[in-house]
Amino acid sequence: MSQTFFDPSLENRPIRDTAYETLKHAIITGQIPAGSRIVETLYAEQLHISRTPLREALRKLERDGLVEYVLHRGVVVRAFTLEDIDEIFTIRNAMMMLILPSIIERVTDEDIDKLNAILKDMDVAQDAEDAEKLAVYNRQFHGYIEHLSDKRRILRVIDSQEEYIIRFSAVTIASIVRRSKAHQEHHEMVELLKNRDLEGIKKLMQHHLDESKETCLAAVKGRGF
Amino acid sequence: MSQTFFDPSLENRPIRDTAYETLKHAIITGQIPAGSRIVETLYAEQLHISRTPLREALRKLERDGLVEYVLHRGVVVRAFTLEDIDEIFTIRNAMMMLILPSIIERVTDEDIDKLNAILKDMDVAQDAEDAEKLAVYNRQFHGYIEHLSDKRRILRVIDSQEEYIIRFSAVTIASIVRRSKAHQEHHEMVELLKNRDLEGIKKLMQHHLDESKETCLAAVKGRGF
DNA sequence: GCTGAAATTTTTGTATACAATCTGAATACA
DNA sequence: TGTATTCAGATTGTATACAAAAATTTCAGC
Repeated sequence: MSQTFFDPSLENRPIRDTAYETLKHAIITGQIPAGSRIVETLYAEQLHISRTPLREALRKLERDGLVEYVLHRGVVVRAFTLEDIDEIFTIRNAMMMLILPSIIERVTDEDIDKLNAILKDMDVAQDAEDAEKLAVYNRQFHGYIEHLSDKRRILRVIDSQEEYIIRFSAVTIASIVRRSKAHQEHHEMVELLKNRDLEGIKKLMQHHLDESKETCLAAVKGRGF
Repeated sequence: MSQTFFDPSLENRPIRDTAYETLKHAIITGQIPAGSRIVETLYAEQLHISRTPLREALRKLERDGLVEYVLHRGVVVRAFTLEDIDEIFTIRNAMMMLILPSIIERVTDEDIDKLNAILKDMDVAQDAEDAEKLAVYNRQFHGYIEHLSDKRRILRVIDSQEEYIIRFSAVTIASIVRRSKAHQEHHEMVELLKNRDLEGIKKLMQHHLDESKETCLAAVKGRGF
């Protein structure tokens, strides 16, 4: 966090937004651990901005549920329990099931090509057992599929939950490589999308997401998150 | 809006929070219509506060999705399309189905009594065809049931969607009274809760929520919202 | 009267100043 | 020693001042 410098003057948008994203990233990646108190003057100095835009960024984080506000004590980074993680996946997975019809309806052949390209990258990462890269491609793959849907509000909910999921990816990363069955399922998904097989993809996606939820929960439980 | 006065000094919490709630209420009830531009100096003056807390309130509304921010142009109250309304109900209804098991698990006999009390009020309102009151009790009834669940994050999603639903209640209020079948269903719901009949309430709730969604969509479509 | 550039006004973006409140340590007292 | 109490420092809450950008108006030139 303290080493993360950014030059607000280079960006053509409010400092509060860059501050918001910087803080959000730092919280999600755990650079600012849960329970930390965010003292305004301290962070404003570190980010080389005044308290005003920082405070506006904090208000946004507050509504995101990433930090908690206490009267006259400022904001504190919120902690996650196993129940939280369970609910986050439950919400994400249910929302995903809701948009599958619109995805099948809107997917084009170009989209299939793009997905196959991502799959190729994933193949390499899987063979190399490069968990870090695989996690990135995994998000890219699922993100691409999700955003084939035109359900803006549902996507908004999915995206907001996925922000949290990224928080645990550091813990689950190792498990992902081991679960090579998941990798196989990604290939099957693209095949089902290509055939516009709604029932098939419903069944596979449900299973795939349930497994990823269990994998994460097990990993978090094991490591004592 | 302009007549809504509040004395910040009487409250023991930040002005920004009262401002946030005042604005939120005004937007939800349509006092500030969709498309309106919220000019900071104007609203700050009307609320008798400075721009600083007002801006923090706007950042919260931004994350709520109630207003939209445009670079150097400030915030504009967002409009709702039929697709938006469809998605809002879809999300709410799906989340509701997810928490039914925990509701059945946690409901006590005292809760049943409380729900029956609300039902009695609803009976009166229904007979008097008092749509306004019925809408209030309806929210109270469903709100009580929902919050029997201990799934905090899912409830958070439900609550956020229901804030939007209130926006359309002015349009749908008339239809509610007419749909006296819904009133009957509320009574059945309490009976099923009393018997801890999960499958029964799943089926009824699904039907009930689907109907209310269709009722709202039809009303909004008819009136050209 | 129309066009377009410059000036003015409006409005947002950010920084700073000051007030209110809380925290914690030092001190007084039982 | 233990417990209030008070006071200083730290931190948040709000207001104001100023900078930057956009919108609007004015007015010269045609």
